[in-house]
Amino acid sequence: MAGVSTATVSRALSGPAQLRAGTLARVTAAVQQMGYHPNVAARTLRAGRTMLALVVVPDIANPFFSDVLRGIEDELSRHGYGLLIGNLGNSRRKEAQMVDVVRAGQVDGVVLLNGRVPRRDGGDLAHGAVPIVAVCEAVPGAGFPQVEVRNREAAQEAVAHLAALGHRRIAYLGGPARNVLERDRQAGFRDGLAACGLPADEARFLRGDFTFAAGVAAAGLLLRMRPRPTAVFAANDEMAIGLLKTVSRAGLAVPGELSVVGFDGIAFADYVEPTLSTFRQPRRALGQQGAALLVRAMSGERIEPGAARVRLRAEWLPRDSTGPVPEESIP
Amino acid sequence: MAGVSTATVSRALSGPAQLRAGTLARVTAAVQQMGYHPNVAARTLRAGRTMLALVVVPDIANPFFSDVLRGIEDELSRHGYGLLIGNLGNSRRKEAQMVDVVRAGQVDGVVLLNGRVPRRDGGDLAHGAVPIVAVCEAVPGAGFPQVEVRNREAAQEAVAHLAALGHRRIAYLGGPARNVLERDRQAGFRDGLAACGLPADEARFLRGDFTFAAGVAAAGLLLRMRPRPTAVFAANDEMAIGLLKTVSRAGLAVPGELSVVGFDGIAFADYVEPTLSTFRQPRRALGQQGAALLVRAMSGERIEPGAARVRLRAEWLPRDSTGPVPEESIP
DNA sequence: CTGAAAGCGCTTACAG
DNA sequence: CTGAAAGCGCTTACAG
Repeated sequence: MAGVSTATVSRALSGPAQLRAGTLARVTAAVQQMGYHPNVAARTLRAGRTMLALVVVPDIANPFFSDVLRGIEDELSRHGYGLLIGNLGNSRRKEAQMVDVVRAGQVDGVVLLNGRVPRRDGGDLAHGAVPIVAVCEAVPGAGFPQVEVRNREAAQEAVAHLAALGHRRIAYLGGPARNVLERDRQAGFRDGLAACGLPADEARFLRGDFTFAAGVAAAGLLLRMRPRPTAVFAANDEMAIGLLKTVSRAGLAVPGELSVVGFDGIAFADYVEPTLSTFRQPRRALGQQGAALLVRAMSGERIEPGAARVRLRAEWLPRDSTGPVPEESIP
Repeated sequence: MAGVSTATVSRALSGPAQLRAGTLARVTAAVQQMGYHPNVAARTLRAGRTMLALVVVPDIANPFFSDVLRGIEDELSRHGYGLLIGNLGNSRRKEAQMVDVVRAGQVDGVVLLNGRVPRRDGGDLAHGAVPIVAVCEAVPGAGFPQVEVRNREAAQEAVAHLAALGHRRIAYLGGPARNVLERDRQAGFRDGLAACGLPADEARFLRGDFTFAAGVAAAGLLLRMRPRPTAVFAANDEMAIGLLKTVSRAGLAVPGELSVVGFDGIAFADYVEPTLSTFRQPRRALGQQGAALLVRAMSGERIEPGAARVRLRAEWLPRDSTGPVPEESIP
């Protein structure tokens, strides 16, 4: 239609500077008029890049990841990359599928939100040829860039805030033992106790699985502890909210008789009564910075080790679920 | 490695029944050993299908869609399809991008969660060659399959429940005037008033934008209405929760002095105090059924008009925010 | 049942 | 500055 070869059309679309103005104009007009769009599969096959990144999500139904995804999507799409979502949903089969997607050359890079490298019998995702970035949950010992929050420091800070309010018997409600976040947050909690000169009483360490139900269950145990803790730090908001609602219903005043601190800063933490004191993870920024590193790596840039470990601050959000230790419990 | 042609390898992978058992075994072994994976771009280019579906989401950070996405993902991945996420985020530019993705042959089908067909200057997404399905928000007058909840019937039911508790002054808090959900739910609300013999007093119709903040703002107006309504139906949970929290804080007893009903059944509706009576949308099922229709259409099946309009029931969840009309307000 | 060969729609060295 | 041509890695009618 423009009286030129396909090569010239291709150049008009990808490197307009190579063409004479008149030619470019004719091609552009024809492209516009006929609504021509280059076939992506052909371009991918020839160019050897898909302009797609895979994001591995542990559970797409978990609203925590919505904002992280948003940050990733923003950044990738700004650079012309699309987003392929891989939902793990706790399935081994899905994990293997992720590896296959990479091996089949379906993506140019991977963002891992699940804290581990997907495996399958014949090896793992890291042995593919594409760059990887971990976001939110770090992968211990991995050689690729990681973007997370200062979990350990924040957990230590939680103890300091509670201790400053006079609390000395502080319980801990954690996640599954092998989870990275659980490890970091529990370690930080113990740091905090030590820093404040408080003993680490193992009877006050409870284990959950990051769900609302785990918080409900932990509330039952906590109510029966003697002497009863005057504060509790939960390793995420959902458990904190489950616990808070259950102890309130049982007649315990929050924060009058028990202070509660969560972690993450999910939207609901501000809807409960009383509103939950917590640490806000900058979720969108986490996603964005992770995606930015991935874009650089996908463009062939080598990420220098110094830039490969981004650790953002979790912001302390003091709200209504924390208060001074009850009078009668002061020794 | 197996001593066969590439054609035979291709057959081993896509139609194993065509091969002699011995050949198949040799090929399979070689494939396994060398970790061979067919290049997706080449397959796509040759086969003319991408095995990918595009999901257009109005706002990926809105947790409402998480579960819907989960249902879509489940169903698509069961049939070997991947999921390309397109986040609109209220941007015109993004809408045009969606059209381009389809025109460039990047996907075999589209799920629309945003209640309208993405457009760009040179036409719209529906004029592409791929099948479309709308989920959650119907597209008025569209010729493709749609899966939604019985919004109008549920809203009518809300009025019936409130009227049965003795309420006669019921306010309505809606969304943006042109939104499909708003139209259906307001129409249902009016149906309900009529069915219960209650007048539709226009002063009791408030407008919001489906956000928590809109609920907060509406609470202020509601508190100043004379005579004050004894119940309010909000067109979604977030507005209902914003309103509920604000009137409670202002000293109004819920449900003692005001009953509140929401819509959607988001997780937080069960965390607020008092817990919110609402209608639960079967979000995962909506996603799943929409995806199932799309899979059929992508396989070339014609969806008969009868199956093209799926309308699921929204389940009434009576909780603690609704109660009998206050004594003194009975005429 | 298997192989040789064409061709999907691009991009990009290589010429001119 | 532009065109002719090769080739990306598959799949699939067409032979045999």
